[in-house]
Amino acid sequence: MEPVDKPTSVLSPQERRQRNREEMQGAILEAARQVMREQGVAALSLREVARRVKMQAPSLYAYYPSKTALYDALFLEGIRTYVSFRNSITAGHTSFWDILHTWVETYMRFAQEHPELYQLCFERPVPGFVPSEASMEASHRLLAGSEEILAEAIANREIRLDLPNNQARDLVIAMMHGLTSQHMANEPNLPVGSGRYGRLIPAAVALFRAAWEPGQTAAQGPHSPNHQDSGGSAGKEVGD
Amino acid sequence: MEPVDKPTSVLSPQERRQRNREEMQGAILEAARQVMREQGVAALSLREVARRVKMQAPSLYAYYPSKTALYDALFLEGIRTYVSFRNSITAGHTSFWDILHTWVETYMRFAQEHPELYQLCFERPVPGFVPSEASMEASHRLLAGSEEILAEAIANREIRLDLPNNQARDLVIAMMHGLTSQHMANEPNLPVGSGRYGRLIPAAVALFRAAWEPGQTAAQGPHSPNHQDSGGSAGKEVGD
DNA sequence: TATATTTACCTAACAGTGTTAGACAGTACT
DNA sequence: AGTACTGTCTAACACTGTTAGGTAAATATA
Repeated sequence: MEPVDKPTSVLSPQERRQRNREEMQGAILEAARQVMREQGVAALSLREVARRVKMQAPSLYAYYPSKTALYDALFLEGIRTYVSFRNSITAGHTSFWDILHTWVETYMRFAQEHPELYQLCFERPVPGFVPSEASMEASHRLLAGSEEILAEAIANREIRLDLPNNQARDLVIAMMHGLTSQHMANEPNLPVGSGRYGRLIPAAVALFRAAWEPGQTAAQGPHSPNHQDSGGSAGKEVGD
Repeated sequence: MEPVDKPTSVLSPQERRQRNREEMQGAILEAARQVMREQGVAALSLREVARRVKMQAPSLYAYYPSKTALYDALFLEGIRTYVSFRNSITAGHTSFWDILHTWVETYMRFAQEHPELYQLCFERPVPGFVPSEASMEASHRLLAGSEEILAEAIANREIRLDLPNNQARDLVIAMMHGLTSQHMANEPNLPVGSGRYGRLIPAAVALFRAAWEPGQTAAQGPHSPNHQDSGGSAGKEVGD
Protein backbone atom coordinates (compact mmCIF):
# COMPACT_ATOMS: atom_id res chain seq x y z
CA MET A 1 0.00 0.00 0.00
CA GLU A 2 2.91 2.30 0.19
CA PRO A 3 3.55 4.61 -2.70
CA VAL A 4 5.87 2.76 -5.00
CA ASP A 5 7.39 5.82 -6.57
CA LYS A 6 9.89 7.73 -4.61
CA PRO A 7 7.88 10.85 -3.88
CA THR A 8 9.51 13.46 -6.08
CA SER A 9 8.17 16.21 -3.87
CA VAL A 10 10.97 15.54 -1.40
CA LEU A 11 14.18 17.35 -2.08
CA SER A 12 16.93 15.90 -4.17
CA PRO A 13 20.30 15.36 -2.52
CA GLN A 14 21.75 18.40 -4.16
CA GLU A 15 18.81 20.50 -3.09
CA ARG A 16 19.05 19.16 0.43
CA ARG A 17 22.74 19.99 0.51
CA GLN A 18 22.22 23.49 -0.75
CA ARG A 19 19.41 24.07 1.69
CA ASN A 20 21.53 22.86 4.58
CA ARG A 21 24.33 25.07 3.44
CA GLU A 22 22.11 28.11 3.33
CA GLU A 23 20.61 27.33 6.68
CA MET A 24 24.05 26.99 8.16
CA GLN A 25 25.17 30.26 6.61
CA GLY A 26 22.10 31.95 8.00
CA ALA A 27 22.69 30.50 11.44
CA ILE A 28 26.28 31.71 11.40
CA LEU A 29 25.20 35.20 10.40
CA GLU A 30 22.58 35.27 13.11
CA ALA A 31 25.03 34.08 15.74
CA ALA A 32 27.59 36.63 14.60
CA ARG A 33 25.03 39.43 14.93
CA GLN A 34 24.23 38.28 18.43
CA VAL A 35 27.89 38.30 19.40
CA MET A 36 28.44 41.74 17.87
CA ARG A 37 25.45 43.11 19.71
CA GLU A 38 26.67 41.70 23.00
CA GLN A 39 30.39 42.31 22.74
CA GLY A 40 30.77 45.04 20.16
CA VAL A 41 31.24 44.90 16.41
CA ALA A 42 35.01 44.82 16.49
CA ALA A 43 35.07 42.18 19.21
CA LEU A 44 33.47 39.51 17.04
CA SER A 45 35.11 36.17 17.74
CA LEU A 46 34.91 33.26 15.32
CA ARG A 47 35.32 30.77 18.11
CA GLU A 48 32.41 32.30 19.97
CA VAL A 49 30.28 32.14 16.84
CA ALA A 50 31.31 28.53 16.32
CA ARG A 51 30.38 27.73 19.90
CA ARG A 52 26.89 29.08 19.34
CA VAL A 53 26.25 27.11 16.17
CA LYS A 54 27.78 24.07 17.90
CA MET A 55 30.82 23.71 15.72
CA GLN A 56 34.55 24.00 15.96
CA ALA A 57 35.99 27.26 14.74
CA PRO A 58 37.81 25.96 11.67
CA SER A 59 34.57 24.47 10.36
CA LEU A 60 33.25 27.98 9.77
CA TYR A 61 35.80 28.28 6.99
CA ALA A 62 33.67 25.91 4.93
CA TYR A 63 31.03 28.66 4.85
CA TYR A 64 33.02 31.86 4.97
CA PRO A 65 36.63 31.81 3.82
CA SER A 66 37.76 34.37 6.41
CA LYS A 67 36.56 36.62 9.16
CA THR A 68 36.61 39.50 6.69
CA ALA A 69 34.30 37.55 4.39
CA LEU A 70 31.92 37.08 7.29
CA TYR A 71 32.04 40.80 8.00
CA ASP A 72 31.32 41.43 4.36
CA ALA A 73 28.25 39.18 4.40
CA LEU A 74 27.07 41.05 7.48
CA PHE A 75 27.74 44.37 5.76
CA LEU A 76 25.58 43.32 2.86
CA GLU A 77 22.84 42.13 5.17
CA GLY A 78 23.04 45.52 6.88
CA ILE A 79 22.68 47.45 3.65
CA ARG A 80 19.76 45.25 2.58
CA THR A 81 18.06 45.71 5.90
CA TYR A 82 18.49 49.44 5.79
CA VAL A 83 17.17 49.59 2.24
CA SER A 84 13.99 47.94 3.40
CA PHE A 85 13.79 50.54 6.15
CA ARG A 86 14.34 53.35 3.72
CA ASN A 87 11.85 52.10 1.20
CA SER A 88 9.10 52.82 3.66
CA ILE A 89 10.05 56.46 4.05
CA THR A 90 8.09 58.06 1.27
CA ALA A 91 5.01 55.90 1.86
CA GLY A 92 2.06 58.00 2.93
CA HIS A 93 3.87 61.32 2.91
CA THR A 94 3.37 64.09 0.48
CA SER A 95 5.31 67.07 1.80
CA PHE A 96 9.06 67.07 1.35
CA TRP A 97 9.51 68.18 4.92
CA ASP A 98 7.50 65.25 6.12
CA ILE A 99 9.72 63.01 4.09
CA LEU A 100 12.89 64.62 5.37
CA HIS A 101 11.70 64.20 8.91
CA THR A 102 10.88 60.55 8.37
CA TRP A 103 14.14 60.04 6.54
CA VAL A 104 16.24 61.13 9.50
CA GLU A 105 13.96 59.36 11.94
CA THR A 106 14.20 56.12 9.99
CA TYR A 107 17.97 56.29 9.86
CA MET A 108 18.09 56.69 13.60
CA ARG A 109 15.54 53.96 14.16
CA PHE A 110 17.57 51.59 12.02
CA ALA A 111 20.61 52.39 14.13
CA GLN A 112 18.67 51.73 17.28
CA GLU A 113 16.99 48.51 16.24
CA HIS A 114 20.04 47.02 14.56
CA PRO A 115 23.00 48.69 16.23
CA GLU A 116 25.44 46.02 15.11
CA LEU A 117 24.46 46.44 11.45
CA TYR A 118 24.42 50.21 11.74
CA GLN A 119 27.89 50.33 13.20
CA LEU A 120 29.27 47.91 10.68
CA CYS A 121 27.74 49.72 7.70
CA PHE A 122 27.90 53.37 8.68
CA GLU A 123 30.66 53.71 11.21
CA ARG A 124 34.11 52.26 10.72
CA PRO A 125 34.66 50.08 13.75
CA VAL A 126 36.73 47.23 12.33
CA PRO A 127 40.38 48.13 11.72
CA GLY A 128 41.25 45.98 8.75
CA PHE A 129 37.83 45.63 7.22
CA VAL A 130 37.01 47.20 3.87
CA PRO A 131 33.80 46.09 2.18
CA SER A 132 34.19 44.19 -1.06
CA GLU A 133 33.46 45.70 -4.46
CA ALA A 134 30.09 43.99 -4.64
CA SER A 135 29.06 45.26 -1.23
CA MET A 136 30.21 48.77 -1.98
CA GLU A 137 28.12 48.72 -5.12
CA ALA A 138 25.03 47.92 -3.08
CA SER A 139 25.97 50.74 -0.77
CA HIS A 140 26.28 53.17 -3.66
CA ARG A 141 22.88 52.25 -5.02
CA LEU A 142 21.63 53.38 -1.65
CA LEU A 143 23.13 56.82 -2.07
CA ALA A 144 21.65 57.21 -5.51
CA GLY A 145 18.19 56.81 -4.03
CA SER A 146 18.81 59.60 -1.58
CA GLU A 147 19.47 62.12 -4.26
CA GLU A 148 16.28 61.22 -6.05
CA ILE A 149 14.23 62.32 -3.08
CA LEU A 150 15.87 65.73 -3.26
CA ALA A 151 15.62 65.94 -7.01
CA GLU A 152 11.90 65.21 -6.85
CA ALA A 153 11.32 67.85 -4.23
CA ILE A 154 13.08 70.35 -6.42
CA ALA A 155 11.04 69.33 -9.41
CA ASN A 156 7.93 69.90 -7.33
CA ARG A 157 9.25 73.35 -6.39
CA GLU A 158 9.08 72.40 -2.75
CA ILE A 159 12.63 73.46 -2.09
CA ARG A 160 15.00 75.92 -3.65
CA LEU A 161 18.66 75.15 -3.22
CA ASP A 162 21.60 77.50 -3.49
CA LEU A 163 23.95 74.59 -4.01
CA PRO A 164 24.15 71.50 -6.24
CA ASN A 165 21.83 68.61 -5.53
CA ASN A 166 24.51 66.18 -4.50
CA GLN A 167 25.99 68.67 -2.08
CA ALA A 168 22.60 69.30 -0.58
CA ARG A 169 22.16 65.56 -0.21
CA ASP A 170 25.52 65.24 1.49
CA LEU A 171 24.61 68.03 3.87
CA VAL A 172 21.48 66.18 4.84
CA ILE A 173 23.42 62.96 5.22
CA ALA A 174 26.00 64.66 7.40
CA MET A 175 23.36 66.03 9.74
CA MET A 176 21.47 62.75 9.80
CA HIS A 177 24.59 60.79 10.53
CA GLY A 178 25.88 63.28 13.05
CA LEU A 179 22.68 63.20 15.07
CA THR A 180 22.47 59.43 14.95
CA SER A 181 26.11 58.86 15.68
CA GLN A 182 25.94 61.06 18.76
CA HIS A 183 22.69 59.49 19.85
CA MET A 184 24.15 56.00 19.60
CA ALA A 185 27.36 57.01 21.31
CA ASN A 186 25.65 58.69 24.23
CA GLU A 187 22.22 57.22 24.78
CA PRO A 188 21.86 54.18 22.55
CA ASN A 189 19.02 52.78 24.62
CA LEU A 190 16.74 55.80 24.56
CA PRO A 191 14.12 55.53 21.82
CA VAL A 192 14.25 57.71 18.74
CA GLY A 193 12.80 61.12 19.45
CA SER A 194 14.12 61.34 22.99
CA GLY A 195 17.52 61.94 24.52
CA ARG A 196 19.95 64.74 24.00
CA TYR A 197 20.38 64.16 20.28
CA GLY A 198 17.40 61.96 19.53
CA ARG A 199 14.97 64.79 20.22
CA LEU A 200 16.69 67.18 17.83
CA ILE A 201 15.22 65.72 14.66
CA PRO A 202 12.44 68.32 14.34
CA ALA A 203 14.92 71.09 15.02
CA ALA A 204 17.22 69.75 12.34
CA VAL A 205 14.40 69.61 9.84
CA ALA A 206 13.42 73.15 10.75
CA LEU A 207 16.97 74.23 10.08
CA PHE A 208 16.93 72.91 6.54
CA ARG A 209 13.45 74.27 6.05
CA ALA A 210 14.43 77.75 7.08
CA ALA A 211 17.22 77.69 4.55
CA TRP A 212 15.64 75.89 1.65
CA GLU A 213 11.96 76.64 1.70
CA PRO A 214 11.04 78.95 -1.17
CA GLY A 215 10.15 82.44 -0.12
CA GLN A 216 12.92 82.55 2.44
CA THR A 217 15.85 84.74 1.58
CA ALA A 218 18.72 82.40 2.15
CA ALA A 219 21.84 83.95 3.58
CA GLN A 220 25.12 83.23 1.92
CA GLY A 221 28.14 81.76 3.58
CA PRO A 222 31.01 83.95 4.72
CA HIS A 223 33.24 82.64 1.96
CA SER A 224 32.15 82.76 -1.62
CA PRO A 225 29.72 79.92 -2.06
CA ASN A 226 30.87 77.87 -4.98
CA HIS A 227 27.64 76.48 -6.24
CA GLN A 228 28.68 76.23 -9.83
CA ASP A 229 31.30 73.54 -9.51
CA SER A 230 30.92 69.83 -10.03
CA GLY A 231 28.82 69.97 -13.12
CA GLY A 232 26.14 67.45 -13.84
CA SER A 233 25.01 67.33 -10.30
CA ALA A 234 21.47 66.35 -10.96
CA GLY A 235 22.33 63.26 -12.92
CA LYS A 236 22.76 59.77 -11.65
CA GLU A 237 26.41 60.26 -10.83
CA VAL A 238 26.79 59.92 -7.13
CA GLY A 239 30.15 59.57 -5.50
CA ASP A 240 33.06 61.65 -6.60
CA MET B 1 90.44 72.23 43.44
CA GLU B 2 87.21 70.72 42.22
CA PRO B 3 84.09 71.72 44.10
CA VAL B 4 83.87 69.46 47.07
CA ASP B 5 80.15 69.62 47.33
CA LYS B 6 78.16 67.48 44.99
CA PRO B 7 76.90 70.08 42.52
CA THR B 8 73.31 70.56 43.51
CA SER B 9 72.39 71.73 40.04
CA VAL B 10 72.38 68.13 38.80
CA LEU B 11 69.24 66.18 39.47
CA SER B 12 68.79 64.18 42.59
CA PRO B 13 68.29 60.45 42.23
CA GLN B 14 64.57 60.76 42.83
CA GLU B 15 64.29 63.53 40.30
CA ARG B 16 66.27 61.53 37.82
CA ARG B 17 64.01 58.58 38.35
CA GLN B 18 60.88 60.61 37.95
CA ARG B 19 62.20 62.24 34.82
CA ASN B 20 63.08 58.89 33.33
CA ARG B 21 59.66 57.59 34.21
CA GLU B 22 57.97 60.49 32.51
CA GLU B 23 60.15 60.20 29.46
CA MET B 24 59.34 56.52 29.23
CA GLN B 25 55.62 57.22 29.59
CA GLY B 26 55.86 59.80 26.87
CA ALA B 27 57.74 57.45 24.59
CA ILE B 28 55.12 54.76 25.11
CA LEU B 29 52.32 57.19 24.30
CA GLU B 30 54.12 58.36 21.19
CA ALA B 31 54.75 54.80 20.01
CA ALA B 32 51.13 53.89 20.69
CA ARG B 33 49.93 56.82 18.59
CA GLN B 34 52.17 55.72 15.77
CA VAL B 35 50.80 52.20 15.89
CA MET B 36 47.22 53.43 15.99
CA ARG B 37 47.84 55.68 13.04
CA GLU B 38 49.36 52.84 11.05
CA GLN B 39 47.12 49.95 12.04
CA GLY B 40 43.93 51.56 13.31
CA VAL B 41 42.90 52.64 16.77
CA ALA B 42 41.29 49.36 17.76
CA ALA B 43 44.24 47.36 16.45
CA LEU B 44 46.68 48.77 18.97
CA SER B 45 49.02 46.03 20.17
CA LEU B 46 50.99 46.27 23.38
CA ARG B 47 53.68 43.99 22.03
CA GLU B 48 54.11 46.21 19.00
CA VAL B 49 54.39 49.26 21.25
CA ALA B 50 56.91 47.44 23.43
CA ARG B 51 58.92 46.52 20.36
CA ARG B 52 59.17 50.18 19.36
CA VAL B 53 60.31 51.40 22.74
CA LYS B 54 62.71 48.43 22.89
CA MET B 55 61.13 46.61 25.77
CA GLN B 56 59.32 43.42 26.46
CA ALA B 57 55.55 43.70 26.56
CA PRO B 58 55.06 42.97 30.28
CA SER B 59 57.43 45.81 31.14
CA LEU B 60 54.83 48.28 29.91
CA TYR B 61 52.74 47.34 32.90
CA ALA B 62 55.18 49.24 35.08
CA TYR B 63 53.97 52.41 33.32
CA TYR B 64 50.34 51.68 32.50
CA PRO B 65 48.51 49.05 34.52
CA SER B 66 46.49 47.82 31.53
CA LYS B 67 45.78 48.44 27.90
CA THR B 68 42.65 50.30 28.90
CA ALA B 69 44.73 52.62 31.08
CA LEU B 70 46.94 53.31 28.08
CA TYR B 71 43.88 54.09 26.00
CA ASP B 72 42.71 56.40 28.73
CA ALA B 73 45.99 58.30 28.77
CA LEU B 74 45.74 58.64 25.01
CA PHE B 75 42.14 59.82 25.34
CA LEU B 76 43.23 62.54 27.73
CA GLU B 77 46.07 63.54 25.45
CA GLY B 78 43.52 63.76 22.64
CA ILE B 79 41.17 66.00 24.59
CA ARG B 80 44.07 68.23 25.63
CA THR B 81 45.32 68.48 22.08
CA TYR B 82 41.89 69.34 20.77
CA VAL B 83 41.40 71.95 23.45
CA SER B 84 44.55 73.67 22.28
CA PHE B 85 43.15 73.56 18.75
CA ARG B 86 39.85 74.96 19.87
CA ASN B 87 41.35 77.74 21.93
CA SER B 88 42.62 79.30 18.76
CA ILE B 89 39.20 79.50 17.17
CA THR B 90 37.95 82.80 18.41
CA ALA B 91 41.30 84.53 17.96
CA GLY B 92 41.13 87.25 15.33
CA HIS B 93 37.49 86.76 14.45
CA THR B 94 34.68 89.08 15.29
CA SER B 95 31.66 87.82 13.44
CA PHE B 96 29.86 84.83 14.87
CA TRP B 97 29.64 83.30 11.42
CA ASP B 98 33.36 83.57 11.01
CA ILE B 99 33.76 81.83 14.33
CA LEU B 100 31.30 79.11 13.42
CA HIS B 101 33.14 78.52 10.17
CA THR B 102 36.48 78.30 11.95
CA TRP B 103 34.98 76.10 14.61
CA VAL B 104 33.90 73.45 12.14
CA GLU B 105 37.07 73.84 10.13
CA THR B 106 39.21 73.40 13.22
CA TYR B 107 37.35 70.30 14.28
CA MET B 108 37.94 68.78 10.87
CA ARG B 109 41.56 69.85 10.84
CA PHE B 110 42.11 68.25 14.21
CA ALA B 111 40.63 65.04 12.85
CA GLN B 112 42.90 65.21 9.87
CA GLU B 113 46.12 66.05 11.64
CA HIS B 114 45.59 63.64 14.52
CA PRO B 115 43.28 60.97 13.17
CA GLU B 116 44.19 58.50 15.89
CA LEU B 117 43.30 60.96 18.64
CA TYR B 118 40.17 62.07 16.86
CA GLN B 119 38.90 58.54 16.46
CA LEU B 120 39.69 57.62 20.03
CA CYS B 121 38.04 60.73 21.47
CA PHE B 122 35.10 61.37 19.18
CA GLU B 123 34.25 58.08 17.57
CA ARG B 124 33.83 54.88 19.55
CA PRO B 125 36.23 52.46 17.92
CA VAL B 126 37.40 50.35 20.86
CA PRO B 127 34.86 47.77 22.00
CA GLY B 128 35.53 47.55 25.72
CA PHE B 129 36.97 51.01 26.29
CA VAL B 130 35.10 53.57 28.35
CA PRO B 131 37.05 56.66 29.42
CA SER B 132 37.64 57.04 33.13
CA GLU B 133 35.79 59.53 35.28
CA ALA B 134 38.69 61.97 35.21
CA SER B 135 38.94 61.83 31.43
CA MET B 136 35.23 62.28 30.98
CA GLU B 137 35.37 65.34 33.17
CA ALA B 138 37.95 66.89 30.87
CA SER B 139 35.71 66.01 27.98
CA HIS B 140 32.74 67.70 29.60
CA ARG B 141 34.66 70.88 30.26
CA LEU B 142 35.13 70.92 26.51
CA LEU B 143 31.41 70.91 25.86
CA ALA B 144 30.79 73.69 28.32
CA GLY B 145 33.12 75.92 26.33
CA SER B 146 31.14 75.30 23.16
CA GLU B 147 27.98 76.62 24.65
CA GLU B 148 29.69 79.81 25.71
CA ILE B 149 30.46 80.67 22.13
CA LEU B 150 26.79 80.43 21.30
CA ALA B 151 25.70 82.27 24.43
CA GLU B 152 28.02 85.14 23.60
CA ALA B 153 26.72 85.38 20.08
CA ILE B 154 23.20 85.57 21.42
CA ALA B 155 24.17 88.23 23.93
CA ASN B 156 25.65 90.20 21.06
CA ARG B 157 22.37 89.81 19.16
CA GLU B 158 24.23 88.17 16.35
CA ILE B 159 21.91 85.20 16.25
CA ARG B 160 18.33 84.57 17.23
CA LEU B 161 17.48 81.04 18.15
CA ASP B 162 14.09 79.41 18.20
CA LEU B 163 15.37 76.67 20.50
CA PRO B 164 17.33 76.41 23.76
CA ASN B 165 21.03 77.19 23.70
CA ASN B 166 22.20 73.70 24.50
CA GLN B 167 20.03 72.24 21.77
CA ALA B 168 21.41 74.71 19.29
CA ARG B 169 24.90 73.76 20.38
CA ASP B 170 24.13 70.07 19.93
CA LEU B 171 22.77 70.76 16.47
CA VAL B 172 26.02 72.46 15.53
CA ILE B 173 28.00 69.62 17.03
CA ALA B 174 25.97 67.06 15.14
CA MET B 175 26.59 68.80 11.83
CA MET B 176 30.25 69.36 12.61
CA HIS B 177 30.75 65.77 13.61
CA GLY B 178 28.70 64.42 10.73
CA LEU B 179 30.73 66.31 8.16
CA THR B 180 34.01 65.33 9.75
CA SER B 181 33.10 61.74 10.30
CA GLN B 182 32.11 61.33 6.67
CA HIS B 183 35.18 63.16 5.50
CA MET B 184 37.46 60.91 7.52
CA ALA B 185 35.62 57.79 6.48
CA ASN B 186 35.73 58.58 2.79
CA GLU B 187 38.67 60.82 2.00
CA PRO B 188 40.82 61.09 5.11
CA ASN B 189 43.82 62.25 3.12
CA LEU B 190 42.24 65.16 1.33
CA PRO B 191 42.89 68.44 3.13
CA VAL B 192 40.16 70.29 4.95
CA GLY B 193 38.08 72.31 2.54
CA SER B 194 38.24 69.81 -0.27
CA GLY B 195 36.63 66.48 -0.96
CA ARG B 196 33.02 65.47 -1.01
CA TYR B 197 32.34 66.44 2.59
CA GLY B 198 35.32 68.60 3.35
CA ARG B 199 34.18 71.30 0.96
CA LEU B 200 30.74 71.56 2.53
CA ILE B 201 31.80 73.66 5.48
CA PRO B 202 30.70 76.99 3.96
CA ALA B 203 27.41 75.45 2.89
CA ALA B 204 26.84 74.14 6.39
CA VAL B 205 27.55 77.55 7.89
CA ALA B 206 25.20 79.12 5.39
CA LEU B 207 22.51 76.72 6.48
CA PHE B 208 22.74 77.79 10.10
CA ARG B 209 22.98 81.39 9.06
CA ALA B 210 19.84 81.24 7.00
CA ALA B 211 17.98 79.89 9.97
CA TRP B 212 19.48 81.85 12.81
CA GLU B 213 20.54 85.22 11.49
CA PRO B 214 18.28 87.98 12.75
CA GLY B 215 16.25 89.68 10.07
CA GLN B 216 15.55 86.38 8.42
CA THR B 217 12.04 85.17 9.00
CA ALA B 218 13.02 81.82 10.29
CA ALA B 219 10.67 78.94 9.76
CA GLN B 220 9.53 77.35 12.95
CA GLY B 221 9.84 73.76 13.95
CA PRO B 222 7.13 71.30 13.12
CA HIS B 223 5.61 71.50 16.56
CA SER B 224 4.74 75.17 16.39
CA PRO B 225 4.18 76.00 12.74
CA ASN B 226 3.53 79.66 13.12
CA HIS B 227 5.50 80.89 10.20
CA GLN B 228 3.22 83.53 8.83
CA ASP B 229 5.08 84.49 5.71
CA SER B 230 5.11 83.47 2.10
CA GLY B 231 1.82 81.66 1.86
CA GLY B 232 1.74 78.02 2.63
CA SER B 233 1.83 76.98 -0.96
CA ALA B 234 4.24 74.12 -0.76
CA GLY B 235 5.00 74.31 2.91
CA LYS B 236 2.32 72.18 4.31
CA GLU B 237 2.44 71.82 7.99
CA VAL B 238 5.02 69.26 8.97
CA GLY B 239 3.27 67.42 11.70
CA ASP B 240 4.55 64.41 13.54
C1' DT C 1 81.23 50.83 54.04
C1' DA C 2 78.00 46.92 54.37
C1' DT C 3 73.40 45.68 54.18
C1' DA C 4 68.60 46.12 52.93
C1' DT C 5 65.14 47.83 49.87
C1' DT C 6 63.28 49.54 45.90
C1' DT C 7 63.32 49.97 40.86
C1' DA C 8 63.35 48.49 36.23
C1' DC C 9 63.59 45.30 33.57
C1' DC C 10 63.44 40.26 32.18
C1' DT C 11 61.53 35.21 30.95
C1' DA C 12 57.91 31.76 31.24
C1' DA C 13 53.41 30.85 31.07
C1' DC C 14 48.05 31.04 30.55
C1' DA C 15 44.09 31.66 28.01
C1' DG C 16 42.41 33.74 24.22
C1' DT C 17 42.51 35.06 18.93
C1' DG C 18 42.43 34.05 13.28
C1' DT C 19 43.98 30.69 10.32
C1' DT C 20 46.11 26.48 7.94
C1' DA C 21 46.97 21.47 7.32
C1' DG C 22 45.64 17.06 7.49
C1' DA C 23 42.56 13.21 8.89
C1' DC C 24 38.26 10.70 8.94
C1' DA C 25 33.36 9.45 8.63
C1' DG C 26 29.41 9.65 5.72
C1' DT C 27 27.09 10.86 1.41
C1' DA C 28 26.70 10.94 -3.64
C1' DC C 29 27.94 9.75 -8.32
C1' DT C 30 29.76 6.36 -11.81
C1' DA D 1 31.88 -1.57 -5.53
C1' DG D 2 34.83 2.05 -6.01
C1' DT D 3 35.73 6.84 -6.31
C1' DA D 4 35.10 11.52 -5.29
C1' DC D 5 33.26 14.95 -2.50
C1' DT D 6 31.24 17.09 1.83
C1' DG D 7 31.15 18.29 6.35
C1' DT D 8 33.33 18.21 10.36
C1' DC D 9 37.05 17.27 13.38
C1' DT D 10 41.89 17.75 15.88
C1' DA D 11 46.55 19.69 16.03
C1' DA D 12 49.24 23.33 15.38
C1' DC D 13 51.25 28.20 14.33
C1' DA D 14 51.73 32.86 15.30
C1' DC D 15 49.61 36.33 17.45
C1' DT D 16 47.11 38.86 21.54
C1' DG D 17 46.58 40.91 26.86
C1' DT D 18 48.01 39.70 31.26
C1' DT D 19 50.09 37.48 35.58
C1' DA D 20 53.88 35.42 38.34
C1' DG D 21 58.26 35.26 39.60
C1' DG D 22 63.26 36.16 39.00
C1' DT D 23 67.50 39.19 38.63
C1' DA D 24 70.77 42.85 38.39
C1' DA D 25 71.49 47.45 39.25
C1' DA D 26 70.39 51.72 41.73
C1' DT D 27 69.19 53.71 45.86
C1' DA D 28 68.39 54.17 50.88
C1' DT D 29 69.69 52.92 55.44
C1' DA D 30 72.62 51.08 59.30
